[in-house]
Amino acid sequence: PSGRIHMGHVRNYTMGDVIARYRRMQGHEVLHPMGWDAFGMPAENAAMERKVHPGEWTRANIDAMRGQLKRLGFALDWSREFATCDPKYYGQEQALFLDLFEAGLVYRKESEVNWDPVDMTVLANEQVIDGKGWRSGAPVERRKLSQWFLKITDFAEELLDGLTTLDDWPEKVRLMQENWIGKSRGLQFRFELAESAGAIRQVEVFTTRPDTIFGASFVAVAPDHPIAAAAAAQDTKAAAFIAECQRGGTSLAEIEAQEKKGYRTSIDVVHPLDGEWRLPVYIANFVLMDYGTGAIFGVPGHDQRDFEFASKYGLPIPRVVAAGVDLATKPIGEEAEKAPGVAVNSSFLDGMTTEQAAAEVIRRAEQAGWGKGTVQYRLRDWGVSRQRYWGTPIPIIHCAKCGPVAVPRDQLPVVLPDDIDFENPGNPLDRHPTWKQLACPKCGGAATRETDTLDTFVDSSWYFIRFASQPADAPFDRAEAEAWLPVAQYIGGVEHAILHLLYARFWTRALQRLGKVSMTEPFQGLFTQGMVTHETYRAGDGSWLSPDEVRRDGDDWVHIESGRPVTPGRIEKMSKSRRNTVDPEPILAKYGADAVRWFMLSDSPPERDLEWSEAGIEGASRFVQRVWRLASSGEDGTGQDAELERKLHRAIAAVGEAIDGLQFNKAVAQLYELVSAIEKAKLSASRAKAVRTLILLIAPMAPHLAEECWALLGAKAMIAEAPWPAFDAALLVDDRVTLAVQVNGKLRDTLTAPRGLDRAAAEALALASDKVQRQLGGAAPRKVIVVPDRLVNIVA
RNA sequence: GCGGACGUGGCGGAACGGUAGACGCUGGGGACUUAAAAUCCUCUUCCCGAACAAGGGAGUGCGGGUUCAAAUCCCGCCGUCCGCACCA
Repeated sequence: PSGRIHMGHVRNYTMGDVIARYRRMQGHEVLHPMGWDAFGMPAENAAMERKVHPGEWTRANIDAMRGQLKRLGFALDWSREFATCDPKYYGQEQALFLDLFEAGLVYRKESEVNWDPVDMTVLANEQVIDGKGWRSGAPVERRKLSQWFLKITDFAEELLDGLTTLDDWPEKVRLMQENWIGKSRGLQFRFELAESAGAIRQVEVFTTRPDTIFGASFVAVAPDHPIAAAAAAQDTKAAAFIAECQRGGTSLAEIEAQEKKGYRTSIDVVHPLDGEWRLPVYIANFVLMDYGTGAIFGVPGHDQRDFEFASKYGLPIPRVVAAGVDLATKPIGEEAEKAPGVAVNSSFLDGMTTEQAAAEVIRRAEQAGWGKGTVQYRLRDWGVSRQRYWGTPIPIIHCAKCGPVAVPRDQLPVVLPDDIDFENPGNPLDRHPTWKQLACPKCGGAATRETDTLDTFVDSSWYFIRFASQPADAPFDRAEAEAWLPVAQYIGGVEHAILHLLYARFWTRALQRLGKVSMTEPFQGLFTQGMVTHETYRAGDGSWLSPDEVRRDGDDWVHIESGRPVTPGRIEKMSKSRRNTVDPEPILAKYGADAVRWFMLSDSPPERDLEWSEAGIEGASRFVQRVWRLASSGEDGTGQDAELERKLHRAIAAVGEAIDGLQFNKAVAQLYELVSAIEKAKLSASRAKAVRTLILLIAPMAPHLAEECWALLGAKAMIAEAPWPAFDAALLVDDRVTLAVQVNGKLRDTLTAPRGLDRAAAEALALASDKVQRQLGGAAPRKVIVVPDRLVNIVA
């Protein structure tokens, strides 16, 4: 709850509202809820800037936004509204967290974070700008903190498999999740150290290319690998290298930008397939401790990163894969050759394909016991600790004697203290004089509360269950929740494709594993809507100008106030930084909710971006007026208008089909056509019926207009309660059809013919056309293709 | 680098392999009006046809292919956008 809705909200919720209202008219039971993802940093930042309590700020925003949503006429079940910052919600979340904790799905681990030494807080990667804290400007440090993790990796395979069941999800999102989980198969194996380093005798590595094992020319370990520590213990230069690697932020972009560097330790390892063969061990800044085993063996000939490393440090670059055995002696050129081929220079593997060789190496490794075929995932466990005040307190107590202890259930919720200050840097919970002090529930000794709060993604990982069922004394009632769930249709931006949607899927599966729910997937249908965009404008000095500060002057744009020229820029997502936002509030005041809703649904397909335009909203407003004029004219008539009735029934069918497929822009186009047809039709009973039906058809999209017209037309009940109109399939077809007549596939004529004309008759009719005869020039056609009631193609 | 999507008039976009450009916006012309706004009618892919019309040609990023018929299917390019990225 930022305080004001933006056009993206309007578009998102308008789509959902159309579906909710449409399904309801069709007789479905519909649950269409709304609530507030209310914890998080914006509230804390506001608290620091404006000296208000985050809760106060949040509740005021919620009130303002609720009012705006109501003005838009969304058919929401406000009786189920809640905010995640309410202890009634986060207390139940704490209960679920403890369920996971007790099931062994939560653990504590040292982990590196971006630490702002001035604000004394952890920064998200996005808050580290050029290696400096976004608020303090201080150089960011990497710091190890003990943090809570959820074992999402336990579910990696399930989460991957489950994607195949999500038929009503965009392919793109499933792919993104698949890549994020990042499954790869390979060989995990050990190198024996030539001489043990401290207590360490082996180094474990993982590879997806076991077939290249004879191409190894070095082994590299992460700077935080135990071997690196062992080397550093006896070698100050190694220690210095490790320290250098650990300076700077942890953000991926920063790591990416770093030069690949290595340090040659005094350690060597023995090749598992040749006891005489020694490989040097490096500490390398590009090896990641938390992927695979934190150590690799380098094959420079067939991996580009290894190639660069080997080139830099003068290591051999042997060829062990070639397009053919006869190319075995050809040296590796300017870059590594990644493509599969045939194993060469590889002892017993020579001549095998990449695939065969890999299988053979795994077989031998398993047989001899120095390695085994394994699967690795890119997915990491989910770190949920945040050193922040405005979040769900993690319901754990730290006792020197008993370790981390769950808060007893009867002491939930662990409520955030209100008397906090943001005057000083750091986490106010941690600084609070009394909040964290308490007795250990196990031993009664002095203990302290966990002062970290949960990532707000935890709050959004189960809210849909709480919408379906919200008892006072439990997170949810299973039967009640399952009556509604899984969510039939979820609508959101593609920015949630990975994190939120993956976390919610994980949370649901975790609850299922604990026997709390039977569903495996939370969201059956997913739709990712496009953004609302607007042109951007810049003044001569490069500063951004908002749309209401500029005006069009012929082909140019000028700054209204100064009259100076303005450069229009790209059409981009509405954002405060580009100043190209359009506030829905004044638009609503000027045009009304229905025009805004109508515009949101018109023109652009919902999955694509929608460019906000004054002309567009004007057009939508005109449509609202047109419908109103039709309904309020008081015109009535007698007699049938068969043609209008056919059009009407076709429109009913087409609008329904379009909404079913979430193709709102097509539904809108159909309704425009219907309105035009009604306007042009002479007065008749059919026309009066068509107006009534039109109102029903627009009701999900323009509910205020529809209700008003409905009442005007004499209805006693609300149109929201009326049934969706049915269509007569017999009226969908005309008894006369237009036949396209082609010669050699090119359109030459169109003919009107009775429906159901047989092939011979259609052919004869087509051949009788002057235009066809002119094209044929007297020659007989070689072939004639007839598609009944559609077209005749004459091949000359 | 890897993965994906998209490319159609002045613009947003329609089009079960079968009449490309529905519908909307913009723009032109006209009606109504003293005038304007609103509204209504009408035209609006490009080129040739001096103008009207008949008529003809080209055309869905580019180049090929399959087919009686391709915006749509296949192959190869080009461009734009998005996601991921030292993942071993």
